[in-house]
Amino acid sequence: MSFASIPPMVRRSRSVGAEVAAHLERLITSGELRAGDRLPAERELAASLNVSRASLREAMFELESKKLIERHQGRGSVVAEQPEGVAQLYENLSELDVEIANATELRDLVEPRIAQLAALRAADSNLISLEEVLARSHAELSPEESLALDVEFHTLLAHAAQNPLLVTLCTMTTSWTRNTRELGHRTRQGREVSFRGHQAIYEAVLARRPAPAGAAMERHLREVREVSSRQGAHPEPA
Amino acid sequence: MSFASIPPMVRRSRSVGAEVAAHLERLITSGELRAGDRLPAERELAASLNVSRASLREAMFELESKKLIERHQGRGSVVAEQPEGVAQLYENLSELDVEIANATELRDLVEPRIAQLAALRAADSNLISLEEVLARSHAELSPEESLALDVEFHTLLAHAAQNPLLVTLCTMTTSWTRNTRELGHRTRQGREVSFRGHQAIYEAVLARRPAPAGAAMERHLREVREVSSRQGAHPEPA
DNA sequence: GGTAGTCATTGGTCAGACCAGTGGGCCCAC
DNA sequence: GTGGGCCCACTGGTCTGACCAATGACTACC
Repeated sequence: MSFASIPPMVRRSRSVGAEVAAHLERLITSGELRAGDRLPAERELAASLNVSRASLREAMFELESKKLIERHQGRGSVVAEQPEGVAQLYENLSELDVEIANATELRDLVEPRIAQLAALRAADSNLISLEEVLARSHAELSPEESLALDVEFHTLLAHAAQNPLLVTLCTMTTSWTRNTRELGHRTRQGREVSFRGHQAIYEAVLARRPAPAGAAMERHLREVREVSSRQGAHPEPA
Repeated sequence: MSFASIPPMVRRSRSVGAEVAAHLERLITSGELRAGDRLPAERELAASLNVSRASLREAMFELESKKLIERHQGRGSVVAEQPEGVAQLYENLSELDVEIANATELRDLVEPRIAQLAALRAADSNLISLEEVLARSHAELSPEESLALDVEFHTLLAHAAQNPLLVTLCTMTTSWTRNTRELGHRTRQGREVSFRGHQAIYEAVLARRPAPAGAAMERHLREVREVSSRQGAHPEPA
């Protein structure tokens, strides 16, 4: 096992701590250090790497935040077991993916509630607007037209819930998830699924039945997501 | 802007650095520190927090790795731009002139979900923070202290849900419903009800049981509202 | 044989010094 | 008056060495 000193010339672009962290990370990922291996004491390791203990500790912080090592006062530090599974999967998502996931999570929370409240509170004018949008919706539309009507339906529904905050949230989640939703409208089947979902929601709202309206919205979101995910593993539509 | 010293009694379960990092993170995500704000110099900030520069720097490393701050040698550290979604949400919502009823409706929707997600996703550090707040909470506190801890508990719980958008929503609904919530903390009984509710929620989260956590939150919101409305009907100063 | 105390080891924290970019202000030459 | 260049205060980066606190093995005692 070599904790040999780091080549000095390298020390320009990164901080000493980052340099050391990269060095140790390489030792771990390359297999020179295995999960469960005990690292030398900080003072010792710092000396053998020709850095101060402060810089070494900076590196340790970084490695710990990456969950590559575990540190225990009085016991020392060991190379962590490599976590695999859902948690790790979540870690590996890009920032963009995480943001979309967060927005989707919020949408899944808000939209069913909007449907419920719309069923309770929709004014006649709201119902008329919704019906007009549905009348213009069918599977033969272009993807762009279909997406526009999709957005309009959900926005009108939010208005029918008579809570401006929910309208704002609907608008925002719509803009964040637009790219994903666009995928769903690319195919005739996708447009059909979306359209039928809206229809079911509308009927429950018209019948003033909050619970079925919320359930219909949940089903709609689920179905649309399935269609979208089938459509594209490439979330860049331009 | 208060970088006031951290309550000393808390320093048991976590390192000083982690404590400071949590403190600063709360300042940032709660909006007290806005994107682009310049942080005090390390020496200065360490002094005002009563910690060594080494510990302060440990906290800074953590915040930087979370991309909450950016640091530049010779120039200082600034609060990083929030993810676009959070910034947009914050901006759009803070412009609204909000009715309390609408805000309450949103809160009733969001908070139970936050509790559920916290039960699924809370990290150890989240749990420690929550427990610390509970340890400081009891019915004998002043109304102001009690309300502050109430707000802190819900904010920390939102963090534990690991969705920045939910944190922002929690922050906004809190600021809108603050006056109403203040009523509930005026009486000893009100503070007791609030505290017990938080405890029940925390226990469900700690046990990783999402459904009971959500149910406990719903019960908590209901109970607190009853107390507040009783109080609002017959206002009796402390 | 078990138990309580001891102590070396390890990470945690602190204080203070000096190094190394950064940027604004000052001064001089033009 | 203006431009350029130097200087210096300020900020983060790094190092040193000291002491605190948790851990666990070892030891002496019962």
